[in-house]
Amino acid sequence: MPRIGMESHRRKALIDATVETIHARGFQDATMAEIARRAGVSGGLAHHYFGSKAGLLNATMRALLADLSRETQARMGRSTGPRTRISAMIAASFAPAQFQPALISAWLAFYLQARTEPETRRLLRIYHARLVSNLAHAYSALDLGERARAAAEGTAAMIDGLWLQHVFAEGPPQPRIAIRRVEDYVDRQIGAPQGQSGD
Amino acid sequence: MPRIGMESHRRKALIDATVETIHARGFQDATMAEIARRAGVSGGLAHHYFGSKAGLLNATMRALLADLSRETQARMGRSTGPRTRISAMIAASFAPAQFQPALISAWLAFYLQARTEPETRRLLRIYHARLVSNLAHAYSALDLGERARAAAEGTAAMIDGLWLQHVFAEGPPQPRIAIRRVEDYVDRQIGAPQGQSGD
Amino acid sequence: MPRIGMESHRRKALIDATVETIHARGFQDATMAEIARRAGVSGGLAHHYFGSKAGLLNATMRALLADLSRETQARMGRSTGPRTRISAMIAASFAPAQFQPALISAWLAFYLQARTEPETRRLLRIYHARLVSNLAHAYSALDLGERARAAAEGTAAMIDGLWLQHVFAEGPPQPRIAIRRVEDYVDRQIGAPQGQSGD
Amino acid sequence: MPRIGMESHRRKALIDATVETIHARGFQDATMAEIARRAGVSGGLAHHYFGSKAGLLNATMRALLADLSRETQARMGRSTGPRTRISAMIAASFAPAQFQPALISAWLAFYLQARTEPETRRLLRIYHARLVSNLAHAYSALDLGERARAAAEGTAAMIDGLWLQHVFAEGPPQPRIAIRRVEDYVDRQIGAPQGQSGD
DNA sequence: AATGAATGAGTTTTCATTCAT
DNA sequence: GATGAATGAAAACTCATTCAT
Repeated sequence: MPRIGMESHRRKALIDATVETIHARGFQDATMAEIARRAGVSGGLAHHYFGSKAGLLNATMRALLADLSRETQARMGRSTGPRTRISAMIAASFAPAQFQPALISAWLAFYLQARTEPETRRLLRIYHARLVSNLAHAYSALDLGERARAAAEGTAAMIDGLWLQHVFAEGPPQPRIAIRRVEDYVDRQIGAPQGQSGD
Repeated sequence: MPRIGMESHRRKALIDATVETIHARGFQDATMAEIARRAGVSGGLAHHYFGSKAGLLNATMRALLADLSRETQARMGRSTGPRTRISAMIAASFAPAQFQPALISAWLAFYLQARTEPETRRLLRIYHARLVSNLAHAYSALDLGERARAAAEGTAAMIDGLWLQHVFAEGPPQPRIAIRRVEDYVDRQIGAPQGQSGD
Repeated sequence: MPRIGMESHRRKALIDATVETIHARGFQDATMAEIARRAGVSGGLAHHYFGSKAGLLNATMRALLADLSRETQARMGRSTGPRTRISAMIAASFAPAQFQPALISAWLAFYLQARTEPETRRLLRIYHARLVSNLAHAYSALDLGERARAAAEGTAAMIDGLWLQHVFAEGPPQPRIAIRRVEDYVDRQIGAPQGQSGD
Repeated sequence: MPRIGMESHRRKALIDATVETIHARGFQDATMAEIARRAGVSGGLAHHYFGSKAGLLNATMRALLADLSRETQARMGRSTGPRTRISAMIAASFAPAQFQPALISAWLAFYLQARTEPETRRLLRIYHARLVSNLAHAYSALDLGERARAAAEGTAAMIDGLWLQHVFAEGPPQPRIAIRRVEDYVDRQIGAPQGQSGD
């Protein structure tokens, strides 16, 4: 039953349902019908809004990127120096809103899709390049000189790797441990004394 | 025209074709028909050998794991001490036979599948646990004490993260750079002087 | 914002848009949404006015028939004898207002629909019967006797055939040539000397 | 149940079923499912053979054109002079195998489709051009001089028009009457005495 | 009166799987 | 053992129609 002003609400519901469905059923079995059902709308509406399944998946990935960027920007804005900026970027990646099973599934699906869909690749590449660039700037400000870029790429790899491991981790995500691992990496890169580094 | 001894040859061809197809068309669009076509056999034969698409995918993942395990065992067998054993494990992950675009696609696909298919998850988890365990043993032998396990997990994360980044890397894989990144991580964990660490 | 007197204006716009859309997109792909868009009204309004798509198509065909009848009546009213009445009927069929690409498409679509929709068939049959009857009367007045009806049907066939050929004619319709062909036919039926009959 | 060597048989069955279905249900409602059902095959097979609905419709039109060409060639081959060649072409158009309600529906559908599908238009245009060309040659041989082409186009229009009228004719097609009408046209073009020309 | 959001039935299309050969 | 023709269930997608606003 049509109500006006619902469009953005429905769009968001469909995008959320897409993430949920990928998580619950797997990327292969995430059908439009199931996504629509979870969003509480008809199957036709998803097409009406997003044109096709590919369109919905694309919009979902953009939403994921936007959420993560927002989280990162917010935390970077509150940081006071290069070292805390690095921590802000790390913390954003493992923030409770980001580091969740359903999102891990969805991110992974989009990484996979990036191999064959140029637009998906482009968007992920841009995000990754920006993250590395921000990290490299911070490392430069911490006097890593020409090693700054290598440290930035290593940090990004560490973040990605810890995400990936949660694909088959048992139990809920452990952001504390993940953050500790990356912070340890950073400390060693900049020659700072490490905190407690066991688990 | 059936020939004796063709079965294992065809099985291998189908498994290779599965990896190629996932890479070329994406996991979603890797159909049995396309896989069979690439393997040069009929669609029916794939079912005859593997029972179902799931069976073929499963066999493919097992083959991937077996190849990587074999590579790792071979290199570890030639190593002479804990530090070189760590390097052997790293080198195996980025060996030319392993670190290839098509394999990256396939691994990623199986990681994704692991979220919803228990058997896939079980196999990946076993492999990962063994890698971390091997790394932890080596770190223990290098006197990292209770930090050994954290270092081992960090090393594994670093390897995974660098694999993952090649999803949207431009150009062919750069195993040299990836290995250097992980070796740098190891050196800093064990307090050894680093090699040249820029790119 | 509803205005008095808009209804007939909108109805006409929708009927015109129906013809345009059939021409531009084909009968199969002439959707209500597209028709409404071209008419500059909402999709709902088309239903409000015409009840259903079938209703709109029906109204469109009736409008086409009415236009052609009006054109024919007007020209027949100005004619002064049986021979000029025949020419009036021919000229009406190829009048600039009738003999246009979009109308050719629409007529053809309705002929096709006539095969399965009785009401459409009924209306077309009535029009055709009246045309043949009028032609036959004129031929009788020209002393064709029992051949009058055959000549009338031949004339109608000639008109229809020349319309049909414009389906795949290149360039804009050529009413002059079409008229000359039919007039030549008439002249030969009544035994009159022919005009210049090449192109 | 698969049997080898059935492909051409099934293809023909599907093409025949397409014509039947267009006739019985109308072009709009000729669904793949219905066509397949009439052909006695599964819905998937039609796609397997023809790729898409458009592909099947295209193949059907080509088959219609091929049948008509074959009929025309056969009759022209048996003709003994220009006048009988013209009669052969006319007779072919109204041969019992061609001039049937279901075929009339299908031809009409393809004429309509020609307006928006270039390939369909191309094929119909070629056929029409060849018919007119053949007729013009015969008229030239009958000494019509520069009027030959006009007579040829008129003859083709007459044939098309008589086909079209059978869209809403009551009862079965009357090839005898149609042929008589066109023959009368031809006789008058070449100045021959007419046969009995009433109905 | 008029809109356009929303529906859902119906359509094309895909594809793993089966099975006669 | 091996093929590939054939199936049919399930998917994406379309679109006439409805209805709250």
